[in-house]
Amino acid sequence: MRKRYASSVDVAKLAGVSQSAVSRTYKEGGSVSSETRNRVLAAAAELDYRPSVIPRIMLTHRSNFIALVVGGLYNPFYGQVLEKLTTGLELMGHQALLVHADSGHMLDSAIPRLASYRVDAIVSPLAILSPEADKELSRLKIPIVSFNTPAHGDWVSSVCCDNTEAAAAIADLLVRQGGRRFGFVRGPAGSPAAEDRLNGFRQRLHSLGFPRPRVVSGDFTYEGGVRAANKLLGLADRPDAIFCANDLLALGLIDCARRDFGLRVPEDLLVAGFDDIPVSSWPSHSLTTVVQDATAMTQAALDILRRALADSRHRSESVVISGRIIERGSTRRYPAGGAGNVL
Amino acid sequence: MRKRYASSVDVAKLAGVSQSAVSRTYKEGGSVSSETRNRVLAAAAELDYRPSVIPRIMLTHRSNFIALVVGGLYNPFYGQVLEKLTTGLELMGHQALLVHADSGHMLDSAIPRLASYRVDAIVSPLAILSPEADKELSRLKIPIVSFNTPAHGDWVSSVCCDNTEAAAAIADLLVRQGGRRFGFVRGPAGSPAAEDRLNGFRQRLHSLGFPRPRVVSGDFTYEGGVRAANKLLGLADRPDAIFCANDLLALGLIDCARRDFGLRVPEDLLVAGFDDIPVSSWPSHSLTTVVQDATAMTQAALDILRRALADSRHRSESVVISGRIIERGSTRRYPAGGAGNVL
DNA sequence: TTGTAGGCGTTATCAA
DNA sequence: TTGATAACGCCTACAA
Repeated sequence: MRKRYASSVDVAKLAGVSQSAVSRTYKEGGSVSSETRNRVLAAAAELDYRPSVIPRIMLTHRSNFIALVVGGLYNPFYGQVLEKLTTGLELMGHQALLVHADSGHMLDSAIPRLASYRVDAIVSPLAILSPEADKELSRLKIPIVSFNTPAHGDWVSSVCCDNTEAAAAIADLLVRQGGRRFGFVRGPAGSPAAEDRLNGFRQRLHSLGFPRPRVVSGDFTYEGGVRAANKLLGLADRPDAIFCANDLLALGLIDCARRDFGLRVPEDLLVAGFDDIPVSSWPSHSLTTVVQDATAMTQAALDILRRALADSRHRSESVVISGRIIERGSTRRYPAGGAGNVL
Repeated sequence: MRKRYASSVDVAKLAGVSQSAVSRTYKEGGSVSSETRNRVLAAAAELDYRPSVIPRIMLTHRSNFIALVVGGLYNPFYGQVLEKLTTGLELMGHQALLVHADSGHMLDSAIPRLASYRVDAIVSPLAILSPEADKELSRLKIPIVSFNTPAHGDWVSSVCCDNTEAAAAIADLLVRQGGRRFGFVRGPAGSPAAEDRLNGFRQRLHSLGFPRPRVVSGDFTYEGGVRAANKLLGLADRPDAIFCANDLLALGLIDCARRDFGLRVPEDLLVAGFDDIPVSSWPSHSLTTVVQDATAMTQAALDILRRALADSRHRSESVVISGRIIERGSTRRYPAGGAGNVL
């Protein structure tokens, strides 16, 4: 075993004062003579003393721990969100506990642990929380903020991109650029965000008088996009415009279309994604996509948290952040202002 | 304020037993009659009780918290490492505290916080820890494991890729493929890993009789690669083979070379990187690179941690994991087995 | 301004 | 098998 962290008693002993004198020295506006204060600080420096927050957790029933439940960090979008959340929490005086769970099963095993650390709240920047997992988490009776999963019950708040609306706008764009046979690549089962994107896409196409898009299953990975391409592009009446539930899928699909089917994007195939991860803007893919404003979404999550922790009567809330379409080469079939708008 | 988490006293009261009976119920092999146990469990279920680990931290002077100091999660390599570390720690019975710090300054402000949470150890999967930051951290007198930063003092252990050796092998490869005028794109200042890569590269070229490579500054980002390309490729005697301190740099450099200089890779320019992030394997870039075995590196870090926490006399250790070169299109100027080997 | 005393939720020890 | 009690490190009265 290691040497222990120094305690306030150790410092008091060395400084020749009482333990409460040490405590007061570290308390904002505590009444200590500068004489005492100096002796305490000198002793503290010698022992490398830092007050522990652990006893305060017991006294106040507030840990200031916020659990961040993550999984699928292979998606750069979530890396970015995780980083912003962590710094935001630090500024609010909270400490992030990182918990990994990319399946409901792993989450089950994590819940007792979260409870045993007395976390104040849970934030899940992942759009994969199942209703079952939400329900399990709700048993802790602490605020939960979920990304892209509809709010559900008193404890689960949500921050969503306006998935349906953005997907409809993508449908408009693909039609405007000459798409006629549509395809959609799903997200993982149980991702409400991905399903909303499908619904918005499908409905808008329907109201524009187009047949239903051909839908294939996927996950949220590059490899899933490759598999989807192999399914969709070998068809006799293959789609000429495909919307993917996220960028990684779209990038995989583009690469497969080019390499294995000899298709040109956008000339032979229009492709759009969702997230706007960094690679999407690179010239190699130049992917049209929906920007999920990570800054706005994390800020919204932090604001909800602040309110929920300040007020015990707080009820769950739903915040919707609108997405913004970035039109890039993967759907720019006609030169700017060209035939695309005429049709 | 929220309703408090239920305590063992609450459960005891409801079950009509003593608090110690509750405690024993949750202790492996605690002596409780099944009668008592059942009543305790029933009461606990009703109150959603979970034993708190907080008091135990005070009693044992062990928090089981491990701080993960991260920054630059824009690099997918670290997302992957972070995920592996978190799950590994969970399996070892530890809980990850996530701390953000992409500069030494931010780290300074984080250190008191780490101490106040009584973390058992610190792992930094980032290769950017400065010697100063290391020193500050060492004042906590707890084990520190750093990635790609040489071990330094009694408390800081390190897990390194064999940067020098791998860089030398890259030099060999570039020479074999016909490179004659060499360039290197640096990492951020204060990254020992990046400097080692430069040194290995430079030394091998020297011993092969080539002139010194032209070195330009960079960071670890795609945009840095673009800037580096603009500096290197406009030169009269521009390099025909460039090694970049990481993959993101190399990818940015390739894109800029193609788009802004009309160069073909590998015909006009050989490029290699370091990390093997997912994009590097995509056909759009097909980047030759050094695989840092993330699994082996995180496992090594966890093993060091295990030893350090088990034995107070543990001294810092350095583990070197060899990198593996993956040869891809960006350096494959000649068909397999072709002229490249002949020179 | 100072020090003493009680309490937070748990585990370990000891007596019953 | 049980329950009472001390201890962990800190904060907050309260008394000196």
